[in-house]
Amino acid sequence: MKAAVTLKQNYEFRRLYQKGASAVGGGMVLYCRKNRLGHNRLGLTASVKLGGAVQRNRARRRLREVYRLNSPRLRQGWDMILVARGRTLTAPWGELNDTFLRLCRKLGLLEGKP
RNA sequence: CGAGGAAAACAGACAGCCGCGUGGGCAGGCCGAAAGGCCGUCCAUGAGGAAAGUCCGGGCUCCACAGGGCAAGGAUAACGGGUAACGCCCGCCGAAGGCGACUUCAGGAAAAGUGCAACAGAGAUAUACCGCCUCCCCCGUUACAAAAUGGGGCCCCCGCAAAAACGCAGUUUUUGUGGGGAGAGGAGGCACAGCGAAAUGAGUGAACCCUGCCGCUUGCGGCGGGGUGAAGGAUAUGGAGCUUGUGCCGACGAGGUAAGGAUGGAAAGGUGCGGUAAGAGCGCACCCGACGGCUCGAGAGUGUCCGUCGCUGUAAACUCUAUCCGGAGCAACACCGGUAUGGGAGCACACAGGCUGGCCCGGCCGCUCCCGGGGUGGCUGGAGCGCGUUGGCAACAGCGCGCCUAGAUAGAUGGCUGUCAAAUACAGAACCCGGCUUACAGUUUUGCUCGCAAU
RNA sequence: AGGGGUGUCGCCAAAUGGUAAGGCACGGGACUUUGACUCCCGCAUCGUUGGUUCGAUUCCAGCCACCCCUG
Repeated sequence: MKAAVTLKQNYEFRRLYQKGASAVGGGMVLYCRKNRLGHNRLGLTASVKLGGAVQRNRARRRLREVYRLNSPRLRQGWDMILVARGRTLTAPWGELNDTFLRLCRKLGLLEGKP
């Protein structure tokens, strides 16, 4: 993941949590908000409640992979945050992928369809 | 073959597609004056045995020189070695456990001092309740005395004297003395159990008394306030007492003794013989333990040796002895750009206060709060890893040859498919090493011990 | 990275190495026609695993969980 397309600062996360639109699905939470950069940025969150470092790393990697494989279908110019839940670790890959697409469709992030 | 114990090794592999970090290459593309940056492509490489917990020890960096003195605190604890060092490792001694291979041990000092040892038990750090023995006194018997032998030294009642306690009167207790009585078929006492009277008794509040307001039936009713407070009353408190039961002690003077006596974690070294009035390490033999000498060993220690002695346990209670310890941590620290001792607010102008983790000397600095704080280095070649060889029982050390094996900075290893019987154990580097502790599915190898069977 | 603290009944909590106080709650009983009040009785792996000790909630060590502080 390139440095220009990730969210790093704590105030950026706080701004999305407060002002962004959100959607909840099995295994993840998605926040999004429009930016003026013309490309997308992604933030990932895995809390201590998920488990040790191994579990948190695994949750982040699965969410990042979901975002990477589906990024050509997304509209540009949005900030997004994916928050890991307990089912992020245990859910099968197909279910995780479908959930991400369903949340994006709900928030109007997919290219082409209204 | 079964059971056990020790030491090591591994920690999914392979193939395909998409994707990530770092390093290097490219007569590739774009931006830029340049340095360089971005993209693309190829190659190499990319988490652990515990990376974890952060429990010890170091390296490294800074604290002015990391300095002097004193005190406190902390850590460790047989002995010898290894190591940069350690609380780690190896060997060995001792103790405990196991038939054994082997495992475990915070393993200095209790004879410097202080503290603690409930309950039980006669007695708990030294005692004398019983017992045993001697002596004294009284009584009986034989035959006056002497001597011998047997029994007793208690308890109850009455009188007298003295002392003490309760304010006096007076009462009680103790001691002495006189008389009488009971008593080994047991006076008297203790413990447990049973029965159990009086009395106390919370909250509750029948009834009565005083009083306020309202109603009309004018002395009754209703609603309130205050006081006295009956009966009853809990498996509660209490415990006078009993022709109650069961069990035990049970004759009490003076001295000696520490053999025996239901306890306890621990009872004054153990067994036997002698000895004695009875006894006792009082003496002897054997055994056990402590200390000193001698032998062996480098030492802790050891022993068919000699001498002295017989001492409770606890120091993960205080304490004593010996040894070691300055502090902070890569968010350390250094450099670049930069106004850089950043900006703002408040307090203060000195015998104050802060830092040098306690105090003194010495040294340094105005203090507190809020906001902001980019990049690079440190950053991985090291007390490194593998193989061989030499020394050593070993830990380990020396020499030779070969190898380079993560370095991120919101944090790189992921997703899908297929094959292998199955692989979803514990778990993610963050300055680096040496250990310890804890978690862990399973697989493999090499010695060793015990049992059974066969040869 | 460094430092500090706590864990005792369902809740709040005390305790010198020698039987684990107390209050609220809960269960049973007494009182009452019944309920309430009141009284009596009952109710604990002392976070966990080892060790020291005759004996551990207490002393020591290792784990587990939670909370707090500094940068």
